[in-house]
Amino acid sequence: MQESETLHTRQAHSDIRGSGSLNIHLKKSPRNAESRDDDASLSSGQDLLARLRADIVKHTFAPETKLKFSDLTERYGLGIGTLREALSQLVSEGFVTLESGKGFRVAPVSRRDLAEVTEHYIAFEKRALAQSIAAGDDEWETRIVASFHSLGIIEDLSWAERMRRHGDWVDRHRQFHEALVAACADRWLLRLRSLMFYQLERYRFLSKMNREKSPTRKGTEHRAIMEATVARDATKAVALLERHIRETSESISGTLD
Amino acid sequence: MQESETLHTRQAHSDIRGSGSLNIHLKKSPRNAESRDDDASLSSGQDLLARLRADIVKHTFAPETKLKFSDLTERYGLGIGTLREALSQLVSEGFVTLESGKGFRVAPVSRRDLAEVTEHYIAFEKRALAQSIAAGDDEWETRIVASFHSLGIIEDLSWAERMRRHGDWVDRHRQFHEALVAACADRWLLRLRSLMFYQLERYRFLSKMNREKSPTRKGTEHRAIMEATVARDATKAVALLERHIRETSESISGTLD
DNA sequence: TATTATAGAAGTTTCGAAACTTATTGCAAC
DNA sequence: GTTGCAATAAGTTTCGAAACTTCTATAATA
Repeated sequence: MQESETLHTRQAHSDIRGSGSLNIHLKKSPRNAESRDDDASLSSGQDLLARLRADIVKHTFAPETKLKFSDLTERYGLGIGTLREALSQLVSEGFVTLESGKGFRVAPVSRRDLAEVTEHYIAFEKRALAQSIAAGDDEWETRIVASFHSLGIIEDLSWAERMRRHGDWVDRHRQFHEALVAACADRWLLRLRSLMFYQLERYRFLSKMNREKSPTRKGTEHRAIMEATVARDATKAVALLERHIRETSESISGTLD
Repeated sequence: MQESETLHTRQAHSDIRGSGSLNIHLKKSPRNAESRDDDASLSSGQDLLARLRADIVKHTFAPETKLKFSDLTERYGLGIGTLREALSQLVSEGFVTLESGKGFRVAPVSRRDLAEVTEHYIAFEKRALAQSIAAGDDEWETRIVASFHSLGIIEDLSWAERMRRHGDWVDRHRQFHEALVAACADRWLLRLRSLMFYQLERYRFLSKMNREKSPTRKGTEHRAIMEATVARDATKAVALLERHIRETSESISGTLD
């Protein structure tokens, strides 16, 4: 039923929840020489947050679904308190609603909400990308190329295969967009961007379930954005990015209501 | 020690946390005929969230302070689970950090963080105000005038009195700014604005503790913003607002580091 | 039939104790 | 002295049971 579960928890390291910055790691092994930057063994509670969010994004729980503790404790094998803690954070992030005495529900979706999220996301990502292009170093550039390639591997597959590995596509798609803006120095901008990204991701899934989008167009768009970015052509990159996001959202919007 | 606590919970209706909207007050009497539209009883946990946030904003807990459960349970008279739940939400809002195994701390402050928060807040509030001016009705206008007056009552006091009632000033200042943007239809914009507003509020307190700001200048600025707004002069109102916020932040910035 | 009252079920909220992790202290060996 | 290690203390994290609230179904009443 669930797809690529193990990957997920590790990758949800973006920083939507983090406060300070990107240090969220956990220790476990006293010192492990290699250590990328954030290698983290998160307390089971932090894991849960990522898992729950992923399950909402993936529409494992449909919008407006009641989130009963009896179900959740069984599904995740964790206690009520731990679950409440994670759900509370998702309330702040806008994925879950809480009505006193009546418990938690998955937040509703609507065409209007999608429109708002889209516009905010575009504004954030454009600025973050422009700043990133201005500040990025070689390593930043390299990671963009790498994550683009990783994403391309899946996008070049046949339709059936692509559907089968959709969970992987989602992860790599997120990584690609994160790589683009990674050199932006504005912490809050990255945080807000991340917030909106996850919101949009839920809508992206919704569209995937209804119909399949324009086939290989996306791959081409991603390539164009990547190329303009590593060429440091901020104006072009930003324009391409905006069109990319807006068109995707508009096609999703048609499937709503 | 705490000032105007009862007011607080009622006024924290902005919508930083909530999904739904603006319902937050307390219940007690079984049914009270009046009932505006959304009268909702908040579970003690929701209260706690507002109280904790207020205490962080007010620097009752200084930045980087460790938030020990032994202290908190005593101070608020609530169980550990309930506290964790509220703290988790504050992590999402950026007021608190969580390091696995080492517990919660009040998020740090810095000149750079202030600069980021300020710019984002300005961008949000400007757009929200412009939209609000375009869409606001008579009732909206009236509430602005009312909340300006309420705020002015405190701003016109002597220095000593103003300091004594600073807690009230904070509440009314928030209400005034909320009234300005109340007619904006973009839910997410209001939410993001609210997020940044509370962040800035913490810095405002910090400045209050160090030195007293320019005396009556603020009152004049608020009046000018109010007048331009009710005159539906969006361009002017937005420009005044921007200057008002930026100057305040800049003066605070000087007291940091 | 429609309405209200009541009992029971279902579900949520809160709490504190048990398990676990991190920090501190004391003590010995070098 | 200081380094290493163990023992203890302090603190965090997790869990499930008890208290409480909301919902549902049934019965009583007009």
